[in-house]
Amino acid sequence: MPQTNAAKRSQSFDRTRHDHASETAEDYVEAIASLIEEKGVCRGADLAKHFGVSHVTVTKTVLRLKREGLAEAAPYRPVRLTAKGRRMAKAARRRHQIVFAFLQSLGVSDAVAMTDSEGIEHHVSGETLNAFQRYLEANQEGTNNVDT
Amino acid sequence: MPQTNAAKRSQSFDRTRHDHASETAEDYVEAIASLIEEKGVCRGADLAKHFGVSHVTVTKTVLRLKREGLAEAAPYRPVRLTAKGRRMAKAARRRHQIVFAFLQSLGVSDAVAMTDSEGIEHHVSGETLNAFQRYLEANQEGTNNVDT
DNA sequence: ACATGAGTTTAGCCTTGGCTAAAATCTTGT
DNA sequence: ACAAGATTTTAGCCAAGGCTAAACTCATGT
Repeated sequence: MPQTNAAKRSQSFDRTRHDHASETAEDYVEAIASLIEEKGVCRGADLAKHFGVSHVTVTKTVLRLKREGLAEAAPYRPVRLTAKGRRMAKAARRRHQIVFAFLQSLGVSDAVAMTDSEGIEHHVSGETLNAFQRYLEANQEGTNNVDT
Repeated sequence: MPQTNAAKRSQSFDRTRHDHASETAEDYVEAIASLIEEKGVCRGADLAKHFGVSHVTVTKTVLRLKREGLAEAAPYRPVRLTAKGRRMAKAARRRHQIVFAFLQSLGVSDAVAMTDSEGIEHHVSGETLNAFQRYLEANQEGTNNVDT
């Protein structure tokens, strides 16, 4: 047999769709890890507040994370991450922090660096991330500003 | 009356959803402008090839662009941009070029700078874009490399 | 002129990610 | 122990952006 329908679908699926979906997954695992760190546990309601989204949306997304083996949660229980989820969260956070620090060091204000780094982090390849790090290392003479 | 259902919907709609939709719109108008520039006209099939997507998907997206007043096209005819569409395309291209040049000047390879700039361009605020430009201006002494 | 092939549109289905309303399940205070 | 209140899940709807298959229109060559 050549290919099941599902296989064909998931092949085409490998486009923007998939990219977008994995961005969401990264954002979620990152947020879940943060919340667990901060408050001990991560509840659906916390995620809803964090993303400014309804709890229903959270439930559905967490379901998908579970399906993908990133999160686990018994019904009506807080959300936890699997090992895979923790790995992803760690990687996402690292990327996020590098991008954020990089923007800051370019002179972008904290607030904007925060926002932009969240959008940008999903689109920087390893090579670009390395370039950012190189720049950071080359420019870490204290708090560097144009007018210092 | 407090709010129509449509209004309430479009309010929530103002989330990732909307952001994502306008990214697509920007990518499309940018591509349409390029294709028209290169080949004189932009056909649905060209867009399909450009985005690696089926022509059907293109038809639907172009429909949305028409609905939003960005593109116009008589049935079975090539796609053109409205004034609004051209404005958007121009702005998108400018951002794209700045991001691309910026990544290059950081030492990122052309191929990767190309890919990454496409993802990043939609997430850089004006402030960050300015920071990129500042860096470019400060570093435009010929082909600048770490070891030059 | 018109058949054939290329290019478009329509119909219909899928997933993600939004939402609201209603049902179900904790949790807590008395 | 249990009713109230808070949280979560289910049901059901919507739009965007994917797809395939089938219908339709256009352009061309003979």
